[in-house]
Amino acid sequence: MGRSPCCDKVGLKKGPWTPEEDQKLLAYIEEYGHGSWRALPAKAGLQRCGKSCRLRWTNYLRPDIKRGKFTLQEEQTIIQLHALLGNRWSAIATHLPKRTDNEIKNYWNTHLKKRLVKMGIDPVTHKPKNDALLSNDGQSKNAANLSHMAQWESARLEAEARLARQSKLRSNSFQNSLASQEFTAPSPSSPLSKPVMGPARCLNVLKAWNGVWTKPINEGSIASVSAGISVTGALARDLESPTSTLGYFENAQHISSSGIGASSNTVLYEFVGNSSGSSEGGIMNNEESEEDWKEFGNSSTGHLPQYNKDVINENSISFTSGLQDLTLPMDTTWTAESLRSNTEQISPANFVETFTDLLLSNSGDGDLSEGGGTESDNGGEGSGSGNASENCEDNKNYWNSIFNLVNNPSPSDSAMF
DNA sequence: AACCACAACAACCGCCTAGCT
DNA sequence: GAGCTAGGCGGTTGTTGTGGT
Repeated sequence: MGRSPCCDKVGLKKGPWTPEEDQKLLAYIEEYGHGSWRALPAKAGLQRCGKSCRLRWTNYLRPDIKRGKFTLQEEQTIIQLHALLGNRWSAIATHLPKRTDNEIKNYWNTHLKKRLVKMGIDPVTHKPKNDALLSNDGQSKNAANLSHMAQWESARLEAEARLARQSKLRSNSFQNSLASQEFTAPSPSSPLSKPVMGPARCLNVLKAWNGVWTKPINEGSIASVSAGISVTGALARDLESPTSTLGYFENAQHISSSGIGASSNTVLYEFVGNSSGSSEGGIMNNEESEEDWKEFGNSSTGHLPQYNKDVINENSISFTSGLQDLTLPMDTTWTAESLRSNTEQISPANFVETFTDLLLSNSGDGDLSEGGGTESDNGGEGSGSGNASENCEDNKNYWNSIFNLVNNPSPSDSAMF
């Protein structure tokens, strides 16, 4: 449709912002909020277009952004997320609190991409450029797994984005209170654009991924693995070990299957386990919910688990994998205890299998592991036989290898390439 | 000191989409 | 439903800084 003419006006300044301009913009937003970006420049006495002001604010002046060198953890997160999501910088940025999409994008283009290329890894596919190297060790299948996960996560993110928009619309008051907490200066309306999403909402797949990697099967793996499905944030946060290093749900209070109130951050998980027709507080109606889940099932390759309306109804949500079925009630709060109770038919080990199967298996691939042994520093693995846990181990090795390469850019350090 | 090449990052451009009329 | 606008997003460009010759 029609493009905004705001930047076509003659006489508007372009190029680097001066400290004076920054000051004007800051002062105005702190006092009045940004309101309409188009109207802002005139009101603030700036010879800039609204778009330029918005970018300057969101990418540079916003007080809640972190600047400076990226930490190793951040680098790894970016690489992981890029492998999952591609160049969806805004989606990646939601998982990196206080970093802007622009900053992440620039960092990727100027640092990480080059580093991966240097290591012989295709920065687009995150696979070694020489596929022949993969032919005998199962890595290509791991990459296929990753691709499936990416598709799955991508579809999930799209649904979450829509829900976030709905939440945003319906929780202006919540936003304002949040903004007032985050800002040092009082602001009549939230000038924030990104923080609406709050801290990283959920690294669903990654948490599952990491959980499978790092936690013993019979300990914290229920939470970590279950986080990988779209029951997600709630389960992950609720069941998450207090010692988790991820800690993305640390501020969330209590996730209910319906009628979530105004408690801070719960808005981020409102789509979880939504049940019938709660128009008050329930952010998503059943129809929308089903649409979102249908989309997962309809995702392009047909490799994805078929989470569709057939497994979601008003009373429960069911997951069916090749290994085991699981049904969770919709009409109760999903707490750690209740979940354990409801899933008692599945032992922790089977639970892991169930969800790793959902995550990793697909209709066509069957046995995914031909044998591991490609990791660089964790010792070798026995040959796999299609066991989900072993599949995870292979993927762990794959990622460890990537990270080792990225962090120790010496090809000789890795047994992988 | 001057020039050049490259890296890093801020900012812009153009497209897309949601929301409004 | 069509037209329009605001805002968001990702790709690209422009500017500045830095190191080498």
